[in-house]
Amino acid sequence: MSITAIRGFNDILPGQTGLWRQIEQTAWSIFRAYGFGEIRLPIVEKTELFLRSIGETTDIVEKEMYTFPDRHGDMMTLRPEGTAPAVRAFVEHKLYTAPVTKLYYTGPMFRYERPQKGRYRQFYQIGAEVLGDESPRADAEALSMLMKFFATLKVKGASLQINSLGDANCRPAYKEKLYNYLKGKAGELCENCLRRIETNPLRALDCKAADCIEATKEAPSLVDSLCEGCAAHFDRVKYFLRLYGIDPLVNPRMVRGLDYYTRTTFEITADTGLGSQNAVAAGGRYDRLVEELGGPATPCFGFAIGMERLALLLEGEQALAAPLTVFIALGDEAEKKGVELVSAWRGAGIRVVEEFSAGGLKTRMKRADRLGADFAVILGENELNEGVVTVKDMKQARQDTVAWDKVASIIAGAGH
RNA sequence: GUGGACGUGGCUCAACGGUUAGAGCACUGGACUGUGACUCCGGGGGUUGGGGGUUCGAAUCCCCUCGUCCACCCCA
Repeated sequence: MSITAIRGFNDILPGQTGLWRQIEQTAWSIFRAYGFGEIRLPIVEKTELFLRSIGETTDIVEKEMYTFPDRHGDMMTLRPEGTAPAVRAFVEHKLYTAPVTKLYYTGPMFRYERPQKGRYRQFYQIGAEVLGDESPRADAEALSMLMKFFATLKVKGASLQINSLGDANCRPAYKEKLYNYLKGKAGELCENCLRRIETNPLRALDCKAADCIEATKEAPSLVDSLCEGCAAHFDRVKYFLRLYGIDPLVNPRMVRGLDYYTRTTFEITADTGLGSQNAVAAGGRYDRLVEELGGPATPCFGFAIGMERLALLLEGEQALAAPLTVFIALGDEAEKKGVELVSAWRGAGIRVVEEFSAGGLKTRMKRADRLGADFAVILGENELNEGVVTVKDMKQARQDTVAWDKVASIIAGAGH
């Protein structure tokens, strides 16, 4: 067996990268229009960063990180997500001297999980973070930007759910309430949730086991237990979302898997095409993280989009590539002239590949077809003598004799 | 980490434990020496994922291993 890529690590082939590029460019141009600037972050960080930000008892940290000692024995981790590195950079470079900082980034993340449709060990995210804005309006604006991004790409069947997790004021009290409730229901919960009672009782709320759903039906609701400040914030988020034309669906049971979230959290799921890994974007507010990582108190809101999942939703909807022209020269003299002509046409912006193979015109036309040519441009002795080429429209099965200097404009104007 | 399905030419798939593992598509040569997509005829291409076992005989049955997919867990 020859060497293959590592399990869960994929090559993105040319047939795919067009769509990827289209997605990234759409994100970049929209995010820029909202005042975001790009940040490029390292792929490896000190393990400590993720332990402190994501939380030591989360699944990501407990069992999904690629962690290893470097040659000096320092512990390093392949980043499992982008927010922590972004915040680390924000603090390290004192970007907080600006009134508000808006960052976006793209790149690979790594989690050691069993691969599945839409889930890989190296996966790509487009992330965005608003650092230094406490206003519920920031939440709503970032969400509306995200919805606009999905709409621009014509993503179908994506729905937004939001929730509020409260803050240091109200969450501990709620947790306590929930803890006591769950203790009373212990007999009816699944094994996992029994463990969660102690580690992270909130997680029991979004357990999919039928018994647990039943057992937590009457559980105290998070949304109803928010303190005044959080409740007001949440109300304003919903208010502003409506101003942006978004009718948010509140899901009081949605819990996120990272410890740093406070107040608003959300998830965008696709109802078809992704199987069970159907969250295509998610995020929320993290008002304490910057402080926890050594910066000044800085309320933030951010999200990440899953590239592979989005690409799965968009497959087949790819924008058409620019038309491809295949150039076929017949004979030595034509070949010589062809070097000059092809170069000029490329300079004029059309995509041209030369078909160098030996063999009759028939064979070479066949190859042109197989290459996916929209046009075949033929230069033989007859054409050479008259200063023209034969331009064949492969899709329409029509051809014309065209002067050398008119080729580029005719092909560019055909607009396939 | 758990459970299930599946690994056969480049691709999609056939082949009851029994000749030399086949077909379609793709590739290649020709019919057709300046016109692809249609047609006809020929050609190349396989350690049946890998290793072990059972058997006179294994793609087929058993074990191990690797991989893919799906689901759980969890997440983007």
